[in-house]
Amino acid sequence: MDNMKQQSVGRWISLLHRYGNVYMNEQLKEYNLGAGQYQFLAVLYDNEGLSQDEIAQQLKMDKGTAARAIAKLEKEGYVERKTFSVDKRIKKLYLTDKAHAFKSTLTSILSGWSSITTKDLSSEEHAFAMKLLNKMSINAENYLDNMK
Amino acid sequence: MDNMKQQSVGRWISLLHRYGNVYMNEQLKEYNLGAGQYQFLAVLYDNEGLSQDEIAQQLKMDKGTAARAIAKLEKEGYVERKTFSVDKRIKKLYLTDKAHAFKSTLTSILSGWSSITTKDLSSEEHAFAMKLLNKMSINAENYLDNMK
DNA sequence: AACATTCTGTTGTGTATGCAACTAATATTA
DNA sequence: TAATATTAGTTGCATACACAACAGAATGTT
Repeated sequence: MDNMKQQSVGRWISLLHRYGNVYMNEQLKEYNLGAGQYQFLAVLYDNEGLSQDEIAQQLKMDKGTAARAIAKLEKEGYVERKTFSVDKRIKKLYLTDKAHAFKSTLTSILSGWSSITTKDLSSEEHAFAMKLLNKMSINAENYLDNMK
Repeated sequence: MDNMKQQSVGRWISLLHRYGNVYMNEQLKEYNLGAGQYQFLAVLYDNEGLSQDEIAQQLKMDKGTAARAIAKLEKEGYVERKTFSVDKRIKKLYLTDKAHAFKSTLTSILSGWSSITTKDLSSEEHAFAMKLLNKMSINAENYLDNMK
């Protein structure tokens, strides 16, 4: 019975993550973006004006990773970093016109992958899957956050 | 309504993958292994004697990644690569005593993470989550495999 | 006010990974 | 059988990421 069955969870998560990245890289290539940037852009679409730290926290990513992802987004002309005199440490992030124009494209790309992976799930199954993944993420977060 | 909601799926998968790696790295550190190797070991526990290519295919990983992961497992004394005269290209993989002794430890570590992430799921929910993740993985595989 | 602490961001380093080019070995085919 | 194609594995290169050390700015403490 100890034939590594619980391995499966991690295996599927790993596969979905890796294949998702391959898909995103392919789709984003023509926009000079990669799988490492779109999540930051997605957060900004909902919350323009956040700082790098705030975005990193929302995504539960390392702030160094955020720094580099956002540098790339800036270099490619999707975001601008503005420092205000109130607190010169903070760089607030704003979307450019290019980013706004790109929003619907990103939305389609993301729902494309979502449709692919949940192709044969009923809408109840789909909703339930989301709920469970959400729970699992929260559990993972809580566990690791409590470690620190 | 287009507030990037379908983003969530990818976000949770990404988070579970990243946090899972952090957990695995931490747990495996004292065994001189990292998150990049244990999956290969797990496959071998069920199927000793596979070639690198066969393992890579089972895990849907790049053969280059497999080559490096297995080189590390060999270096740390968990596997041996043997070439037979039948086909000198193929390196069949065998577990060492050290690897066999490590099996139950890996099993506990893996079920540890599983318990953490599915902490508050009922066993029905847990089973259902597995089923859905499995379906999603298969869909992802089919999609990308058909691309090539 | 002076010093310590905390906070935001940057950067170096190491690992995990995919892709592509390459080598050596085997298989196919003209 | 010689020429060509396929296969298994290796390695260079690029990206995504975590962690840790660091710098400058802001806050708190005494």
